[in-house]
Amino acid sequence: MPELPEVEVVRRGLSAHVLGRTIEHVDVAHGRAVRRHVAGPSDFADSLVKAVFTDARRRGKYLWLPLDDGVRAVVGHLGMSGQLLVQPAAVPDETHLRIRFVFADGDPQLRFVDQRTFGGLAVAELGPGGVPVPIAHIAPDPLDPAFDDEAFRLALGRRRTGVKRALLDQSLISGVGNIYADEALWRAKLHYARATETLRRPDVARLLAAVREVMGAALAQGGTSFDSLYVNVNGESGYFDRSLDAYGQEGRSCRRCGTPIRRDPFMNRSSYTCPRCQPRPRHARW
DNA sequence: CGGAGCTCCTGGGGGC
DNA sequence: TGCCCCCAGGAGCTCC
Repeated sequence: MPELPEVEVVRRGLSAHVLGRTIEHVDVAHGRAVRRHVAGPSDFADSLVKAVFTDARRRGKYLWLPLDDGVRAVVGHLGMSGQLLVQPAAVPDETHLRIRFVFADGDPQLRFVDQRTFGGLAVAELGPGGVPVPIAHIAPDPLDPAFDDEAFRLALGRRRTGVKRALLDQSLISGVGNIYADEALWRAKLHYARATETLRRPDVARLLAAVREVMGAALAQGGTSFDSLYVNVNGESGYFDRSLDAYGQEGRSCRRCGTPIRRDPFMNRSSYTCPRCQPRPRHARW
């Protein structure tokens, strides 16, 4: 569930609470949470002792905390249910606590909690632009000044797929997941199965504007939450879910035209559309 | 190599 | 009440 706005909320929290602090030790309670750290759980923990987090960065749904050696970072992805929490040591361990960072200056600890274990952390080398090597294939996100609208439009023209699949492809545009894809498509009045190569310049411009608008609005409300699995570093949920126009709104009236929102199976998940504002194209691709 | 489908995981919720 | 099954989903991987 955490998509760009939720991850950005977490990044800001980390920036406020863990920068400049020296790591005293690290506990890995569940090996799966560091499965992307190739050298293994004990190497993950050992290699971080005495290191200092110097920054908190993000690209799409990935977060990373560069270290004071200037060449490495702790890279993280929240997956479906990952949480990075700042907690005093006295707070009992969460049921799904996976990784704990204890700092030399005492409270608070940094805890990675993850029920479904799709998320995880790893130590990685930094590459060009200070981006960790393992996420070099992730495209800039639409809120990044490095995002190239025209390059994105041209890439869509070369693709032979549906526009929602393209939006979810993190190597084309990062940070968009199922929720914000449906919201942006609703705002842009595009059906998810619209073939990417048929999108005209104004369609792509409208789509990117919609993505940026909905993410900006969500960020202003602290992100989206459904079941409090997603929270900021203080354990608080955002409330953008109250503002959703399409995602999860099956049967509710479209805010623009009153037609009931429809749910379709899509990639073993769901897509929500207004059948009137977002008519299915003749030559659908998905 | 692009596109599509599979898989990892767990708790909540619906159905019987 | 209890049990079973489905569902949610990001992204790496595999297969064609």
